[in-house]
Amino acid sequence: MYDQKQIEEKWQKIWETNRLFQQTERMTDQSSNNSMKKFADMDGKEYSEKDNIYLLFAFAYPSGSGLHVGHVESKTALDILARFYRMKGKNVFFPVGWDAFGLPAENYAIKTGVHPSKTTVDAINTFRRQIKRVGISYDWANEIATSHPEYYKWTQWIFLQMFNKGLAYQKDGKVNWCPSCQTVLANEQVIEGLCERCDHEVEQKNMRQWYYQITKYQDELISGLDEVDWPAATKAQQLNWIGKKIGIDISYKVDGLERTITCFTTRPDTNFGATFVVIAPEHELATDISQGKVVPTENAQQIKDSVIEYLDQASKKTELDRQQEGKKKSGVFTGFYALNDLTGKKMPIWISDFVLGGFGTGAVVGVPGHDVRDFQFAEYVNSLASNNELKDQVSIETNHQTKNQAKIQINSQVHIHTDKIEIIRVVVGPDKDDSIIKDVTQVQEDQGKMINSGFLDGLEIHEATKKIMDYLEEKGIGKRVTSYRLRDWLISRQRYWGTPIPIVYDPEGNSHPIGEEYLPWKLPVDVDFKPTGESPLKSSQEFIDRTKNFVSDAYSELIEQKGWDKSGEGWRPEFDTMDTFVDSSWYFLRYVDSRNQDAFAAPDQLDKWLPVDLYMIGPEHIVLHLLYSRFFTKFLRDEGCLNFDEPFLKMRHQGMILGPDNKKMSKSKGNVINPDEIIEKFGADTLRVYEMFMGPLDSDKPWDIRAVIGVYKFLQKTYRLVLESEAQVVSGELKTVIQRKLHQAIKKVSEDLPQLKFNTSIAFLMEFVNLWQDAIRENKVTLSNEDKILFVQIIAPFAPFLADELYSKLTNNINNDGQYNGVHISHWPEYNPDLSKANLVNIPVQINGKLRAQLEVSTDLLDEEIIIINMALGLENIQKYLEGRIIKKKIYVPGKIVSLVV
RNA sequence: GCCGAAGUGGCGGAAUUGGUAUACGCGCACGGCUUAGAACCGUGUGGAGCAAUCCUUGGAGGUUCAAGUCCUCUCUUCGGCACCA
Repeated sequence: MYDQKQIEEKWQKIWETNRLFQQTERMTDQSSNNSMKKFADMDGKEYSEKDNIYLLFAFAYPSGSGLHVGHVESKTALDILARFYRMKGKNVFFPVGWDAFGLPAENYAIKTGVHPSKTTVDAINTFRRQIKRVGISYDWANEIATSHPEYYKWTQWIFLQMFNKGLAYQKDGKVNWCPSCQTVLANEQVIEGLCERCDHEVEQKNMRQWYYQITKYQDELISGLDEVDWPAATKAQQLNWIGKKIGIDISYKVDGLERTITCFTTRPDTNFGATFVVIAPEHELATDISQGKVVPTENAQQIKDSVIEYLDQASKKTELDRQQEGKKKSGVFTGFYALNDLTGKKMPIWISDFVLGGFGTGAVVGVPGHDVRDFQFAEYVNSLASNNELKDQVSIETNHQTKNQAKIQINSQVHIHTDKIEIIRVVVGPDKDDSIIKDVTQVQEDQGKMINSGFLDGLEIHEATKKIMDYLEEKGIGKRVTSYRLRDWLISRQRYWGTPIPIVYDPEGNSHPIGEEYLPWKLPVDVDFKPTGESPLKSSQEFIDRTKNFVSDAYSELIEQKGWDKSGEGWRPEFDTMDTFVDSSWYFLRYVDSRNQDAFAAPDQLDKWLPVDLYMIGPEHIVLHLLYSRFFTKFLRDEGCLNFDEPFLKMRHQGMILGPDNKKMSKSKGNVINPDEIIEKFGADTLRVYEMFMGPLDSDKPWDIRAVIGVYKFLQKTYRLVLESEAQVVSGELKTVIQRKLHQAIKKVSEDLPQLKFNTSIAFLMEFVNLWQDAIRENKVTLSNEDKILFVQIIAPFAPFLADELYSKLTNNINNDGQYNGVHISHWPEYNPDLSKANLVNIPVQINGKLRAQLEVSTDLLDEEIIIINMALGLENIQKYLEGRIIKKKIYVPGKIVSLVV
């Protein structure tokens, strides 16, 4: 009887005591480098197959809730590959580790007082136990955790290298600030204006922060994507995030001032239709007006007042306010005009927050006829202008309620001398509409031909773009530029549970690095977790004392020179810690040499395993992780530490496992499937095989408990057929039928696994078992022991516990001596092409594309076109259809089909 | 709005990459074993029709001897980005 519980406990123990999958440990003395075997495929094209395979599973945060069925899916998929490749004789590196720093443990500490290090260790222990139970063959000898000083020592080391090269730097900047979590948030952590974790409204705050200069690599981060085999969507997201745009900076003279205003545009072709300029509230001109540094000739005081008020309102706006306003436009007139050289027109300069300070030049030229936003802004201005005709003062009420309190109203804007904005059509689109643009639906952006545009008239817009760029550059008023959406990476966090930034500040506030020899710069333990708006690290006395000791040693010369207190008084450590994305941007490098004390990893180990051959990671929230990991890789390559450009050669995503109700699993919906319960009832092998059988790895699929039972029955049947059937061993014709199916199964599984087609592999294994069962029932015959072993070997990656049990019984190799000699270190079987080939095949016969008959042919005849066609013509059913008709065409595709046209 | 992925039985899905559509599993129906039950065994199961046969891969066209697969248009669903000039 199949007693999965007993079997699984037994083999888990045996694998563990034999340290079976700790490949790197076993291989240290014979470390070959990343050697390639050369093969030639059928076209004679050479390809290489690596001997060393690095399978990487997404770094996971050890959350308190433990393993869920989604983890099991992706871990099992990689585990199957790991076991398969090991049996194929490859060296497989399949490590595991923990992205252990992060907010949840700290938030929990704030709530309960339990130290994050304790919470983290507990959670890791739970995960470890569960993972082992599922039979994931991780290399536990190289387990890492980012919160371990021997790990973050190197996170800090990388920071210092960045610092030395000027790629880690400080600057002031507006940051997303969550008042509830008391921390700066990355843009990605702001969801619809609210904090990702606590749903509190996010504010903008000006702070001095540490940045990594990822923008240095922006072009290579684009071009590198050509080298990797990743899902199209994931590549597209990378490109989207970097947001490279080619355009032109056009400088317009400001009437009456000795300065120009530069606007970035990708559509200079429409510049004959430009009738205004809009600058961001952060723009220099806006600041200068508000400070009285430049003064318009008319209505100076009113304009200054209204600009000050507008800038004030804009700076107070939260992300949420912007969301709620939607795309409604607002703005103030500066009193200044820019001169359009093409048309000679005076273009009023406005300030509006729909223009972003951080993109392009922070100023745009408004072409209301051919840009929807510009059109909307023109409508807004023109409505003001109409009101102005009635009275000088208008009041705009932006009546929006925010979650907590703020009811911001813009009441008293002064608009003096507001001209109407002219809307000029310069493009006629495919709809041939050349009328005056009065409605937003007429705003044609994409395609068409130029009109009202002087020397551009008649040109198609893309030609016009090129021509005008040339023209503007020639005249010296334009310069082709490339603009990026990507910003430098803000890495500091006002948080406790993260990697300390290895920096101290002298009494004058200048920053100084903590030298490599002083690393790890440890995270203090004696901190107060109560959120105060300041980093919890400030509450550590040990941290302050340590800093003094450090500087009086490391910076004694400087202290001497400046005449500062020798005890280090007046110095302070950097209290911010690093974004956890920093920790996870290089973990795959540490894995390969995880206990190295002298380097983040030794060159020969890096060379042996990297880059990663297959990265399995969910499709969600990975844009930045991938961008940052690629950035680190390129930086460390430039530092001479790595000799490759892209860290992850191939990447695949697992889909989401949905609840039985076809909805995303969540506690509140009560549709969460707990893997422990499934293992308890049916065993880990059933859980594994079921999850692999559900469907393609990368698609979302709902849980179906009845199908789990189906898989359980399949494994049960397998056990019975291998060990308990009393049938005779076959010979003769029947033997060849079963054997053929067996060898077809070997072929099928061997071909499907590298493509990650686990579901079809399992389906074929089921077909085989069904056929085998029929043979036993109907003819009382079964497979030989040798053939049974072959079958057990090919199910071993899927159901490793069951397979080891069956294998040990079949080989009589119960390891009493403690030495493991089981199926997982046996050699993957080769299929025998002669045995897998049928001697008779069915060739379908079509007439006019419709299936009319089947022709049974001996395999030997498959290449004999004339014989086969004649045989087909001779079939009774075919004769019937051909009666009285002339055959126009006869087609035979060898081994596939006969097609007749009448 | 932009980018990306995907639409096949009652359900999850398969289809050698242009060659027998619906493999495998679930469910369902009927029969068997059993005092009974089903996580047991057997048979059947895309739709219409007594049948021959006809229809069927979101929809409409097209290419081809042959289309789930290729091309054009279109609809729907899901995911990401979004006032980025």
